[in-house]
Amino acid sequence: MKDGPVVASVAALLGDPARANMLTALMDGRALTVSELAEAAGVTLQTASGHLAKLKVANLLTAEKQGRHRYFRLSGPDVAQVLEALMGLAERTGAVRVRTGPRDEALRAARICYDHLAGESGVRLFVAICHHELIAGGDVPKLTSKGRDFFNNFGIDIAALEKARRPVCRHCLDWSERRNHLGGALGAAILSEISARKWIKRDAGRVLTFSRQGFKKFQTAFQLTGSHGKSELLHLALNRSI
Amino acid sequence: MKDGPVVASVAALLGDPARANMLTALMDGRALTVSELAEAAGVTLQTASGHLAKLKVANLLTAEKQGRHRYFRLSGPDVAQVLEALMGLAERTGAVRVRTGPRDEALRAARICYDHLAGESGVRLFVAICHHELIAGGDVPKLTSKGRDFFNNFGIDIAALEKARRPVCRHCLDWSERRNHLGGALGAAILSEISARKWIKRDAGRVLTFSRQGFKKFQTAFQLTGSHGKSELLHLALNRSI
DNA sequence: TTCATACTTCGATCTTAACCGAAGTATTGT
DNA sequence: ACAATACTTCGGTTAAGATCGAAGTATGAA
Repeated sequence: MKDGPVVASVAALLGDPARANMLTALMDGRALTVSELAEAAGVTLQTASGHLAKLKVANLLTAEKQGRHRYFRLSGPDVAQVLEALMGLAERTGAVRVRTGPRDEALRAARICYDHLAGESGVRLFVAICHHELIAGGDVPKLTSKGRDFFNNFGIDIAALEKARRPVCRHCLDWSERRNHLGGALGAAILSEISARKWIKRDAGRVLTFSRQGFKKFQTAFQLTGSHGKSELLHLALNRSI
Repeated sequence: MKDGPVVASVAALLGDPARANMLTALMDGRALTVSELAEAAGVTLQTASGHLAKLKVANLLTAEKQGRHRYFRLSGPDVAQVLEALMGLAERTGAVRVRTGPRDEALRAARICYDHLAGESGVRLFVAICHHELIAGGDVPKLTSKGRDFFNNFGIDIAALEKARRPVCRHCLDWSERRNHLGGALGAAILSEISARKWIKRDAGRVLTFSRQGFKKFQTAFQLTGSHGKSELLHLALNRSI
């Protein structure tokens, strides 16, 4: 029975309030700087730096340098899942929780995640895109030729995206839906395009709201199905979106 | 964003080596006394008593008195699942782990998880059960009428299970295989039945070993396929088992 | 009643690590 | 070159809590 200590070492990392705050701030899949995480955790820069170093050597976070910033993100969806599981357990066992104002509802429906669409709409968009084979599923999603045509036609310059360093397609674990939505350069371009068309606008904070007509056009353009049918679920599952 | 601290309070409880040892000792669903748990954790009785009190007020454990003993058990399968998830994370992120002695191999092949079968055999059992449509996949697995007949015939009183409060079927994420196996009352009943038939027996700790003939009978009874074929994988996917 | 077992509570010690100030490094901007 | 920003490292303080010895309570056995 030496797996006790193994559990303990990881759990202890999650067991500090400052680190837990940083990790939950990262749960939406964004990458954040040390300063932002220090802010989120309510500690000074030095303290945050120390915590992040620990999380890094424990492989719970990955870091990438960009200029004088250092961006941290969760090392994988499993980290987010463990955090969710802990939240669930905390809730069941009656650790206090304030929960679910109306603003929360809106956040759940559509919000900005880093720079792309997340929440229920984001997940449904991803499902539809997979379903119509605009991207090929798998570990690393990839644009199909059918998808390339579609998005070029939609007003997104795919060739330009592919020249940049940023990956065109990326999975991104959705915090509220617990499924993947689309990130990467394409995810960002889609949000940018539908914002330009005034289908959606940004509210206070991270909340996004569709206009009534905007949502209809969004549904039509990507042929969203009413709800999650069987084949969509299959695609989701195969795309490891749990 | 005040759910950070909530996560932290639970995680901190799991983050102490002594407590982690006690909890993992309880993972198979048994109830153990304070002395036994002190022994398992390698601490004195007083120390163990203090830890157990904390775990109790946090609702991670339940206690029942019996004479001059006090028995503790996990307050629910979700606690065990969080522990498994943490083990999985610890493994992926390379937390030291002396790794793969023969005992480890055995653990990977078949072990007890809370009170049902886990490890490779557990996953293969679940795959076969899904494949033969004994339970219907989806978010909450459900026994089919075909499955009801099958298990009644196998010697399990399904009607009795359904009268109890505990869910009959439950997914349970397998720590080593990272796929689902079957938990819930039915999972427990199956393990209990194949133990009674002496197909499998419990070794030290959580390791389970099939007898040579027992495994053959097990394979035949549930019609396990040799390895994970395509349609099994499909079923797995539909059951959201990654 | 008396003793033993199983456990809890109290009190003191001691280890760990979270925290921040101060100083140091690296990168960008002017 | 100089200043500003972003971050890391070092050192000392402090607070939390893990541990165990000793004493107290409850149950069972002789």
